[in-house]
Amino acid sequence: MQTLSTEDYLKAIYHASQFTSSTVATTSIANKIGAKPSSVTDMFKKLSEQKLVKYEKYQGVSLTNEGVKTALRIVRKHRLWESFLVSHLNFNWDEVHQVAEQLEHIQSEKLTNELERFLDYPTHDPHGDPIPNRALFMKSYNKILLTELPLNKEAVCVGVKDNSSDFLRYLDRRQIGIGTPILVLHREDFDQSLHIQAGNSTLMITQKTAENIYIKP
Amino acid sequence: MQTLSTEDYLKAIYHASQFTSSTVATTSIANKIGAKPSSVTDMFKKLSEQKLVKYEKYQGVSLTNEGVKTALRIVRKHRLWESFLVSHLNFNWDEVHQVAEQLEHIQSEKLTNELERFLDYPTHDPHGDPIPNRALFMKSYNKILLTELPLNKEAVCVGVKDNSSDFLRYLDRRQIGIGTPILVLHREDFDQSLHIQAGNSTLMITQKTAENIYIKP
DNA sequence: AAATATTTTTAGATTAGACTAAATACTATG
DNA sequence: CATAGTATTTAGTCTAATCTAAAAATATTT
Repeated sequence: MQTLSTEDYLKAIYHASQFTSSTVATTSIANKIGAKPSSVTDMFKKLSEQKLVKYEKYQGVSLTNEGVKTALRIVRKHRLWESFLVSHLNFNWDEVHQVAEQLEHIQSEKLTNELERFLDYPTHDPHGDPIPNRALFMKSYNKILLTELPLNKEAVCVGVKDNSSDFLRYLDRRQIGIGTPILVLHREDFDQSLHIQAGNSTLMITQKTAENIYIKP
Repeated sequence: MQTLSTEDYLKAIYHASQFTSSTVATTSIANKIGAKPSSVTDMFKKLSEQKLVKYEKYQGVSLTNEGVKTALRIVRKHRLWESFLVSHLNFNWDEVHQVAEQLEHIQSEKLTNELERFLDYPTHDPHGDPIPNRALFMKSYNKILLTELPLNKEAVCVGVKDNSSDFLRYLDRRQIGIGTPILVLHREDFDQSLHIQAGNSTLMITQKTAENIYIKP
């Protein structure tokens, strides 16, 4: 049986894999999990014995097929729960992560599948991230960062890269959310800040903000 | 912070306390939890240090006020989740226990309170057990066992004592559930078996069955 | 009330997951 | 390409929760 901890590691490795084509480094997982590198090494060995990761000393890890499946099962639960919290329990999108971190470990296939049905088979969570279906398949938009959007081209916000409460609440204050139409009116060459139209209001956002917003043209 | 395990012990002690006015014995908790008595002794000491139980060597334990509160918080979550599983996720009343055992450990006051609101402040779970409200107060019916019901007195099933899947599915087959009207037509002196009217059908039930059904006259 | 049976506790060991400190292997620079 | 710097692993501890086996206390029976 999976312990809570092995699940956390698998999920961390899965997410870290998204950003690199090669193997995932010990330290990068240590930082994500909030553990020391030596603890991570221990866990890599253990996951390797369980054939959930491929691990060679000093060479980092990569998930096996079985490891990917296990990670996706957790991601599926995490995102379904986040959706539930927002759609039915009055949670804001910046409050759901910590609770979903707990709920994602609940073991019951029936629960997961019934929750999915109850939510009417959502394809994306409150942050715009895709939800794996029962077969663990998910389709993501071909989204791009707001920094890539040409001037005066219509687009819609479909996700965020930074999921921190601070950033999400900042977007709330700016009235930017999933589904908000966005148009870049002007790009300032000096500091790459953007003058945009978001919904009905026009406002200025920094480059740092823009590179954490996903849009679909 | 409470570990998963201390919560399980507190809940077990709470439930065991319901059936006795004196202290709860080491072995009785060992049996409930599925642990050896020596492990239980260790945990009693630990809970005692945390002032959640009163413990004297060889004298068993009793919950302190703080211990009762902690236990009730868990019971509250357990019963709310059971209600949710049955009312919205198509779980049958015999399937909910195992999943609720996991869900009851999720830590988030907001989650619990919003779930309660979403369910419209239920007072009883699918087995007829009372759900503590936000202030941890609960009101139980003055229910009695079906064995106590006089002949030809109208009553309604309001709960079950045995929560096992086997018993609950047996009741399903007999079409007895919470809310079912019940009338005792005849009590067999020989083996105390009952001839009853349950809803529209008349049927025979054993004494063992009758002493696991709570009714309200 | 003594002897026996049962319950409970103690002592010492085990496991999973984490840690620190030291050793070893990679990587990048001069 | 040697060496300094960084990343990773190893070795040895620690803690929480469990266990077994043996000892001690309580309860029951004769």
